[in-house]
Amino acid sequence: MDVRTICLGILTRGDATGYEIKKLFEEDGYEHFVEASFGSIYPALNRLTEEGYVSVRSEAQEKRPDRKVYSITPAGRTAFVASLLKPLPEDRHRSPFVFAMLFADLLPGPRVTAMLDAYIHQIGEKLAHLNARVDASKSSGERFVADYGRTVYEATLNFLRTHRAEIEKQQPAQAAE
Amino acid sequence: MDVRTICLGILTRGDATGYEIKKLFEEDGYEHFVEASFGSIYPALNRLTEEGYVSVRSEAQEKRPDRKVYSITPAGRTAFVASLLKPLPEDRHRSPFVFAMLFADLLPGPRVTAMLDAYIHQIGEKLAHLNARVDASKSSGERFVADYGRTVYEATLNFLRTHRAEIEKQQPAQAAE
DNA sequence: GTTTGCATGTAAACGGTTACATGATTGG
DNA sequence: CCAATCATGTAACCGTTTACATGCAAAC
Repeated sequence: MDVRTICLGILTRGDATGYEIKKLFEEDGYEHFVEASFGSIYPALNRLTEEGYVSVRSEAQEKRPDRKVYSITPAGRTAFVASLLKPLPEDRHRSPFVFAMLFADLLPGPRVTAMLDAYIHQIGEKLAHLNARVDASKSSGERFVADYGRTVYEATLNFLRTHRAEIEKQQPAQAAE
Repeated sequence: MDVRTICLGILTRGDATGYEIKKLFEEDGYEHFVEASFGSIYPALNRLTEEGYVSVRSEAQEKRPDRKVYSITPAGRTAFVASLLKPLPEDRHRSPFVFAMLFADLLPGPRVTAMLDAYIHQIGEKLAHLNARVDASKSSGERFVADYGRTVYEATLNFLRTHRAEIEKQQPAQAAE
């Protein structure tokens, strides 16, 4: 899902500035499945404006750059829905952690333990973040996705906690053949 | 995790050609967490060779390009382990499907149903693929990762099957406000 | 007779990130 | 006093994908 489509999607829920769109990514539970940086959001919004999928109004501010508030246009709404109706790209899950676990036997035991601890902690944080904002979900889709995230994170944590010994009990090994 | 590191990792398990590395990605359960195309693998192997992390021997073949069989060198092994010892990049999960579900209320009901069916089928396939090769896992890490994948896929399927009604019971809606 | 598998590689295009530039205000 | 928040934007860089080029053999 490219940044343009993501911006359009967020704007179907209400007007926002580029800055706010970025915040919504990080705070509103979107960050588990999509991400984007300012370097891609601002150009995307400019292009969407040129194409007529969004409109802008500038709100002058003192001592700060003008806020540029974007609204999705009817054409934008149509284009957004159309992009969801055509075949979706496949999921991409890239997990350096899981990749590393594949080679646990080449790593020192304590390092594997530390990696597991760190990863479990990290997932725990994400789960806590999701639980912290149960209330805020408005549409049925948002609630569904939040519950989905919770379920997956919980299953992950549970697996890691109950199975970690299987790769930890290796004695510290050097990268030997 | 970049393609170079992934190639190095695969080569710790035995010699392989670029072509075979690609196959291993797809067949050996790696594809759930990492991916790469020929267009990135071949240049990566050339660069690794220049840097001394892998060595090549050419096996002449009639009527086909020579097989270039790559082996990891001691320096490559050291570099690979070192790359796993430094802080790992965070996971990236990008799921166009989940993103689309966030906007289920903007889509026609039957379409949401079709998307759920397709996704459930797709995850089911991945799970089946993983189950089909339980035996082949050699290291404890490989077994651990395969079990991890199974657990997560099963939890996902279970959630989708038991909660799909929550976004399906919407009546067919137009993209209206 | 067409598709799939084997086998390597290049070039252009793409999408995105990172770092930089600018700068006031508020909270710790 | 420093960090974070607000606010937009550009440019260089990066890794990767896609499409192309080549071509035989075996399976369907």
